[in-house]
Amino acid sequence: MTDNADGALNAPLNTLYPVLTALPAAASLRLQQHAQVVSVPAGAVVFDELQACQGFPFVLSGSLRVVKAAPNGRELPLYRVTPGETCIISSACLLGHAPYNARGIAETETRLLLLPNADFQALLGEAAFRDFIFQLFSERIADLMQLIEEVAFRKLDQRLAALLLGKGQRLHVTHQQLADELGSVREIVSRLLKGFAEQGLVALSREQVDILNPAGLRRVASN
Amino acid sequence: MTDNADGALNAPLNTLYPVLTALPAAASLRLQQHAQVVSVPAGAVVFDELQACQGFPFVLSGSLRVVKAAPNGRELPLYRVTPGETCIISSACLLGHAPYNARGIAETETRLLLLPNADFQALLGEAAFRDFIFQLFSERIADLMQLIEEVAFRKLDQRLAALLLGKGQRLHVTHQQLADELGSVREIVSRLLKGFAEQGLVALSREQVDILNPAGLRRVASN
DNA sequence: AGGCGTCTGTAACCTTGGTTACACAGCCTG
DNA sequence: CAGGCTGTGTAACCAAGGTTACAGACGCCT
Repeated sequence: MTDNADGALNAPLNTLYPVLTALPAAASLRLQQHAQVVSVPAGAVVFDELQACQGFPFVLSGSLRVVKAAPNGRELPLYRVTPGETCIISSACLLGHAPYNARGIAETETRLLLLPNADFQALLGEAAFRDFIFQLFSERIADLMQLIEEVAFRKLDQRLAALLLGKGQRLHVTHQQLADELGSVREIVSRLLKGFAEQGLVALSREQVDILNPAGLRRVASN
Repeated sequence: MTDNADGALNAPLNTLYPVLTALPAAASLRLQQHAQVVSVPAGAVVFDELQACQGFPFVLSGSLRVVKAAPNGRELPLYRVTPGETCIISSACLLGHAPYNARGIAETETRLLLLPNADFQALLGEAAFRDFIFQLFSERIADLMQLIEEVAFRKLDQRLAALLLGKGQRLHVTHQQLADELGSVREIVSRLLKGFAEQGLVALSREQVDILNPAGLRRVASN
């Protein structure tokens, strides 16, 4: 399941994370020697709440879904990490020497390059890499603020309408998947979708939602 | 209301933000020349949603309350910035060249040292300062994760119980202030407090809450 | 065709928390 | 002392969303 990163790795890694091409030779060598490629199957929990952060993950393929887990088993998605991005929570935990406060799940079969703590800290000594992390930090912060706004102030119909928009005219998705995305339950999503359909905003069929009236949905999303 | 930072400023600033003592002379000079001291009265809005971020604030005295404002006028407190701390949202907005996505309010009469954008970016060139910001970033992230957990999953009685704990045995506070802290309304807090009182967890009087049974409150907070 | 698993529809009911609308108490001040 | 302000108590009502419990639909596999 795991093996040392070798030379053959560099091409895709550097393509996905261009900032790494600017590294001095010593840092680059260290990365090659200490980073490990890990393959995890879809659905695997890569890290979890209260767990110590073992290393910094670069996503080579697939994607991570980072969620906050409720005591009752429900999950609120916080953000996703796709190839070329980084996980703000991992950075924060490594920098603050704190345990994880969220759960990371492989959405599909996913290949990660895991960089041990010490080597991550060393990499931060490189200005280019540090700026790269900083940049992603600030983007994620904005996302999290948006999320706080949504869960604290928005009603579910607004959030659902917003979720449906901007993914094309026809969505192939189950009600359960939409509910998961909102941190809600299937019945409520069905109820709301039925309401949308009655208003002529969408048309429903099995595992499919057709957007009939995007403007109307936008109105619902932001009323 | 504002005046240029002069030599007399350095002592308190350096005491509050020890990282600044390590700056090279050039950076230190730049700070002195470009930073402005601003005094704002209690309740003043220092920055607000969608507003461009004008500069990076160091808090010299007083404190900032950073909140997310709901369309209906209610506010959810995100965190506070006290002297010696920094505002993660300001950093994120400056780094990401994005507008503010929250509101900052002076809790009391507050003195700020405002560092213009360009000078903040320049300061980030100093490793010590960058690490300082990074460290606070990660602490705040943990706070925000905690907040998301609370608003998404915790019931109000749990949050209220948690809020009452750890502030000593006798709190001098109005129900309205507690409600504001939770992003809720006075009536609900009164109702919940009455419940707590009936269970013998607290005793109520005007502008005062006495904690009678901390263990019981902890149980409520985490059931 | 028969049977199973997944997805959807839907109704009844419940809990939480917010809204509205008062009453009253304590206190300060003219 | 009167009048006003702030803080508290409380009840009736309401809306949102979650829970429980089914029924039926669709597709697939044997």
